[in-house]
Amino acid sequence: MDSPRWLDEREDRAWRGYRRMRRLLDLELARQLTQDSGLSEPDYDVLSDLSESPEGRLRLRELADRMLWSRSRLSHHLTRMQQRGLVTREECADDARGSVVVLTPAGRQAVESAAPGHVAAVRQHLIDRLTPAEIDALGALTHRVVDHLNGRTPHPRHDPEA
Amino acid sequence: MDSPRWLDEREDRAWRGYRRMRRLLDLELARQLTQDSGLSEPDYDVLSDLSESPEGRLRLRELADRMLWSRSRLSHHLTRMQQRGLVTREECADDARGSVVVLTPAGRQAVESAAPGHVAAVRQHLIDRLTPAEIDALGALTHRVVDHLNGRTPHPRHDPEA
DNA sequence: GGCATTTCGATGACATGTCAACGATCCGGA
DNA sequence: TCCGGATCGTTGACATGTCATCGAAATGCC
Repeated sequence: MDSPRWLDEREDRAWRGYRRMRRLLDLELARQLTQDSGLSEPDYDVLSDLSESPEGRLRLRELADRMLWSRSRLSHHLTRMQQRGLVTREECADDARGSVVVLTPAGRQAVESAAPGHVAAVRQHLIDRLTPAEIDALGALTHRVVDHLNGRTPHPRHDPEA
Repeated sequence: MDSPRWLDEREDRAWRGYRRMRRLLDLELARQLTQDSGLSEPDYDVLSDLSESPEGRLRLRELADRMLWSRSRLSHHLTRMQQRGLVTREECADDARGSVVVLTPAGRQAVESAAPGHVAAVRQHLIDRLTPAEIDALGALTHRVVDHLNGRTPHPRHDPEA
């Protein structure tokens, strides 16, 4: 950290824009989601990941890794979602420690009815504001950054075991 | 929401990449910050905004608006930061309801010593992974989305008054 | 097989963020 | 001037996220 290379004008513009977009987009998407479906963004993400996997079932560990959540966070969150009837837990056949998270019919119903509005909002506020070239650029750039970060932080969780 | 236009392959790639980058970058930047300076990202943002304003002072309201935080959140957070000696509150001269948030010397010291490492991390994990063209594209695209969202959500806070 | 180590998921204590109030003050119009 | 409504910041209750720890079970090594 000898001579700290600050951000030049263009870099700063990109960095500030990114952070502001992030925040505004979050607020708006969360607002739309809860208003139209009663789900929070974390709820939606959990249900969405589950619904994309065969039979709507996933090991807790697997789900946590995909979402980049700590197991602790996911466990707490599932407890709450379970109380609302969106998911259930089952014992894992091949690993007696494990538990399998299962999407309930109500849970599937909830994502499926929330999805169109959510996608529409993503479109309206992000995708449709971008040119095709920008969409490709965003895809390329984010994946490159993700690859870079994945390399250096094997499992960016908070559990000491990682 | 008649026929929900799903995201095509390229749009989906951009959207997923964005969300994943967001999460990984957050984890890494937060990790670096707290490890090297004992500040959380929210702490850093508060201090950073304060340090950029004249005399390190801002009306609470003004600071909340700039950060896109609710006043409630900011008030709670300031209470905690105040206990750590990073900021203080002063009464506002021209508005007896108001309070002015003031950066303490310790607070300024904290940001200033945290800043080089933080900027270096932003560089290492984001900026330096991007081509100059991508930096400009990111700046352009984010600001366009921000303008769009600003238009439709005057003050995206949670206070009913907005 | 026996034993240390690692992994899995849950839990409780605590930090942080949200939401709905509230009292105080300011503002604008009759 | 006086009054109704808006704004300011705080507060308490509650929702959510983090962190350290735990018991149980799996894994690897001898």
